[in-house]
Amino acid sequence: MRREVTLRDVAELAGVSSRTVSNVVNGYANVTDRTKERVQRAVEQLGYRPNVLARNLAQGRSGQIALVVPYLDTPYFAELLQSVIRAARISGYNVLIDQTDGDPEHERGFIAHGSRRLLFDGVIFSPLGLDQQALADRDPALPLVILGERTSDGTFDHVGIDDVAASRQATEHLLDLGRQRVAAIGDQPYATGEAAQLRTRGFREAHTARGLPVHEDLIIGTPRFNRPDGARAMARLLDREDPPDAVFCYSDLVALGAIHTIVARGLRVPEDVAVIGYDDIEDGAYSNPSVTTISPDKEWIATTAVERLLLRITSSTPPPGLELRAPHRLIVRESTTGRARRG
Amino acid sequence: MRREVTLRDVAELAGVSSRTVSNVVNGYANVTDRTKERVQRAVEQLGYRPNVLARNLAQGRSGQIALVVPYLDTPYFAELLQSVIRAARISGYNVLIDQTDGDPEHERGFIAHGSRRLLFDGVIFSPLGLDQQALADRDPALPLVILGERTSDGTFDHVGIDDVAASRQATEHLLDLGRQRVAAIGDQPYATGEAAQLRTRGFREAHTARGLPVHEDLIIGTPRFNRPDGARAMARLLDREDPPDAVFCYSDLVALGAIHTIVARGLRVPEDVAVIGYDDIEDGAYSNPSVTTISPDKEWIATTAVERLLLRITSSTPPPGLELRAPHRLIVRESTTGRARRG
DNA sequence: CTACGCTTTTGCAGCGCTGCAAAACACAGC
DNA sequence: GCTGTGTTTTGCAGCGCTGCAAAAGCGTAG
Repeated sequence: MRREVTLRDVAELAGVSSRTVSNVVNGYANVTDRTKERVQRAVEQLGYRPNVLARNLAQGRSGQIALVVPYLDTPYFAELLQSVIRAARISGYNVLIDQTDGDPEHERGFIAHGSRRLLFDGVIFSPLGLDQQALADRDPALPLVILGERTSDGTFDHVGIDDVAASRQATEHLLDLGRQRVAAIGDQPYATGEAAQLRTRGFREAHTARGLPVHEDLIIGTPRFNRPDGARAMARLLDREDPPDAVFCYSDLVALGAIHTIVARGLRVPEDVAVIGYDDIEDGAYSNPSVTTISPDKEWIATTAVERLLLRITSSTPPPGLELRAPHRLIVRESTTGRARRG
Repeated sequence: MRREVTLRDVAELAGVSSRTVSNVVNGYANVTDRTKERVQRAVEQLGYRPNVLARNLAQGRSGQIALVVPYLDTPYFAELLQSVIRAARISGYNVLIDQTDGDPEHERGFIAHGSRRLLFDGVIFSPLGLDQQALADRDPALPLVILGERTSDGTFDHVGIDDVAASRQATEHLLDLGRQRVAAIGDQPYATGEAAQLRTRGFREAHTARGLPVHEDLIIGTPRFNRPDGARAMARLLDREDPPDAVFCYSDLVALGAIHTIVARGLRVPEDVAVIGYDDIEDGAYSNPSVTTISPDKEWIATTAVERLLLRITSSTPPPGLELRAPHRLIVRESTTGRARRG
C-alpha cells in the first residue's frame, strides 16, 4: 500500500504551512479567502483525506460512542439502535456496538476503569446482569447514560419510561375489559431484575387501587423477555385448573410467545385470554392477532440519550445525573379487544 | 481530567525502557522472566492501560471493521449483526455499525476512496441502492466483503445463498401442495434489484421445469421487503377476480404482512392461500400461523464474511475475490401445511 | 515614519505508541 | 582473555494530526 496523502503534502503544494491546511480543512480560525481557495484546490488535486486516527490521538478523543445492549436480535433494541445511530451521526459521532448477552463480566468490562480507553468517548448502556452496586464501581471518568430501570446515583443519566405507571395502565386496561383473573408474565425477583419488579409493582397497584385481589400465583417469572420464555410461561398458566382470562406480558416478545401457545391449544385471543404486551415492536402490530401494548417513545429515548451523553462528553464539569422519563402510551389492538376494534 | 498513565510512566517505575514495557504488554519478542515480572508489577501498581488510539496510529490500523446494512430494524440484519459481532470479537476486532436506509449516496460514502480513512480496516457491506457499476468504482484498497446478491468482480468476496435454487425450491414446495395459482411478492425489475430478480428467476424455473404456466400477472413488485409492503401487495392480489391460492414472498416480513392481510379479510392460511417466506427470522417461527420459509445459514454467512474480511485485511497481496455460497434449507411450517403439521 | 491593535499564518512540540536497527549483554569455545 | 553467536534491551524516529504561543502581515492613527 503506497503512502497516503498527508496534511504536509497538501501544505507543500499549496505553499502554506501544514497548520494552515488543518485550519482550512476543519474550518478553524480565520483564513483569507485566497488562501482557503488555494488550499482547497490542493486538497482536491491530491485527493487528501484527513487521517481520523491521527486526529483522534492529537485531540485525545475518538469521536465514537458505544451502545451496549444485552441482545441485538431483540427488536426493541434493534429499533432503538437505529435511532441512536441517526442521532449520533448528526453530531458527527460513530456508533460502536456491542452485545453482552447479559453476561455481568462482559458488561463490567465496558464500564470498568479504562478497559477500552479511548476507543469510545462515552457509553449508552442497557445493563442486564449488573446490579446497582456494580454500576457504582465503574470508571467515574467515563461519560455514561443508562437505559432501562436503574436509578441514577447522580453520576450518570438515566433514560426510561415510568415502568410502574405504564404497567399499572396496562393492567387497568385488562381490568376495564372485565377480566377477573389477570396473570403477569415476566417477573424477576432478584437483584438484576429491577425493571421487571417495577412492572410487577404496577400490576399490583392496578389491582389494589380497585380493591381487587392480586392473584399471586398467576405471577410467573421468566429469565428472559423473549418468545420461547413467553410460550413456556403461558403453557404453565394454561395447565392450571383455573387458568387466567387475561395476561400482562412484560414485553411484546413474551406476548407473542404467549399468544402462540394459546392459539396452539385451540383457545382464542382475546375471547378466552386477552393479552397485552410492552415495548411496541413492529412485529406486534402485524401479528395475528395484533398485540395491544405499552408504547415507549423510542425516538425520544434515543435522541435524549445521545444528547445527554454528548453533553457529558463535551462538558468540562460533569453535569448532574438526571432521571429522564420518556413519554409512553397505551396502544389498543386486537389481542385485547378483538377484531371488531380494527379500524 | 488528570493525565493518564503512559508506557513511559510504567517504564520509569520498572526501571526499563518504554520499548520493553511495550514488548511485555503485547507479548512481543523475548523478555526475561525477571524483567517481565517487574514490568507487570509496575503496570498493575499504576493501573496502566494501553491507549488504543496511539497504538492504532502507530500501527496504521484501527482494529475495527464496519458492518453496513440498509436497515437495522429488519430482523434478518439484526440476527446477522449479532453473529458478526461475535465472530469479530474473537479476532479482537470491534464492529462499527451503520445503516444506510438504502440511500445510494450514503452507501457510496462508505466504500468511496478514503472517505473514512482508517476508521475501519474493512467493510462488510450489504448494498441496496448501489448497482454493480457503483460497486466497481470503489476504493480498491479497501478490504470488502459483500452480502446479498452482487456478483463479485474479483476484487472483493461475495457471501450469499444460491437465490435461484432456493427460490425454485420454495416455489416447488407450493406446487407440490397442488396449488394452481402461485403468486410471487417482491420482484424488483431494476438495476438495484438483483437479489429480487434472482428469486423471480427461481420462481419461473420451478414452473417451467414442470411444464406449468407462470402467471405473470401474479408477480407483484415491492419497493422494500417489509411488512407494510407485503400487506399492500397481498391486498392487491386478493382484490383480483381470480386471486392466487399460494404466495411466494421474497422475505419473511413480506410473508407476515401478507398473512396479516389474508387473515384480516377472513380468509385462512394455508387453506385458502398458502404462504412461504424467505430468511427464517424468529418472528416467523412464532407467528400465527408459523411461516414456512427458506432458511439461510446466518451463522455461516456471518463467520465466513468476517473470516474472509480479516484475511483480506491481513494479507499483503490481495486474495482472489471469491463467490461463497452459504447453505440453506426449506423449513416447513403451518403457513403451507397447516396446523396438522405441527410437532 | 512609527506605533498599535487586529487578523492571519507559522513553527514546534507532543498525543502514546510501535518499527527498526543498533547496542548491550550473556555465554560458549578457543 | 578474546571472539563469535544468540538473546535481551534500548534509542530514536515517526505515525499525521492539533494546541499553543509566537511571528508576521496589515491597516489605521498619531
